[in-house]
Amino acid sequence: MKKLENIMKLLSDKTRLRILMLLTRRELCVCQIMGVLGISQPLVSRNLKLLSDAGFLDERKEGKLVFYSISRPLDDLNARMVGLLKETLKDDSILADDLSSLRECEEFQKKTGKCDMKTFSEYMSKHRAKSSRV
Amino acid sequence: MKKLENIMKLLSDKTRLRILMLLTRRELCVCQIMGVLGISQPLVSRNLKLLSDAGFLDERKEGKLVFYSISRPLDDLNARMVGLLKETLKDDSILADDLSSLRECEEFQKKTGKCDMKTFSEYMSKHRAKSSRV
DNA sequence: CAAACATATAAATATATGGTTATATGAACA
DNA sequence: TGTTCATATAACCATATATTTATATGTTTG
Repeated sequence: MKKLENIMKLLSDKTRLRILMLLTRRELCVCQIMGVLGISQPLVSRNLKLLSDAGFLDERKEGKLVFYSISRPLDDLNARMVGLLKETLKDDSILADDLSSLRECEEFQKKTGKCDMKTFSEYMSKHRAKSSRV
Repeated sequence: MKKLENIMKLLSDKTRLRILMLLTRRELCVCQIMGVLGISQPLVSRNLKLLSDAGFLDERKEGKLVFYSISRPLDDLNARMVGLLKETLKDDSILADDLSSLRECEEFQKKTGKCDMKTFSEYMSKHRAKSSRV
């Protein structure tokens, strides 16, 4: 019972939902997530830790960067939850904007080859999809 | 997105989960729920209202009593959530105790014909299954 | 080794939430 | 009509949580 309560609480937060849904597309490092979602680095790290502690995420270090991805395999309950969330949010406008920001981010990286917090955040703050800025 | 957040938050509370799961068995009035779960009347009422506002419950008045039941039909998302919760909690010990308390409650009613807060609460406080008292 | 950078953690604050106690509403019934 | 009882709401308090700002850790590279 307590476990279920905790999972529901974990997934009742907008920031964590956005991060989790973003990661269902592909693995991302912290600086990419903060750039795409337009939120502070400590906030990203903290929520990644919470999701990770609950068994939703794996991490992989590559130099200074830490890449997070959805755990594979997810345990049964977590997998169901992710499925439900994905299905429920498939037409969500915030998520659509996040994904379009993600595409923008990928373009930028491809062109510049860069993946650093400062230039990335600055670039994305100008090019991020509208409703994500709320 | 906001709607999903709210549902997850709603269902991240032990009291509400217990009430909701109890009501999947049969409709119950407020005094029965407080007797079975061993929690205060205002707490029951408040959480019933929250569940009701989120579209999970229907209510029906019968004299002084108000009976609550799972809405039929539930909307798509809510139905999925209830299904997931039921499945996830099918072996939960707290829920098992609640159900055994519910049976006890039914016995008591059948014998006495009574359904009033005072005698019911008193009786149940002695006969309630162990772990529900935590 | 030191400077720069990515990420993590700590401290602090503001807000939200669960539960209790007290009170209001509204129906039954004397 | 006034009392009793079931339920609802309000006021209150204690705790938990999201986010920000400041700081620590640890890796790369000069």
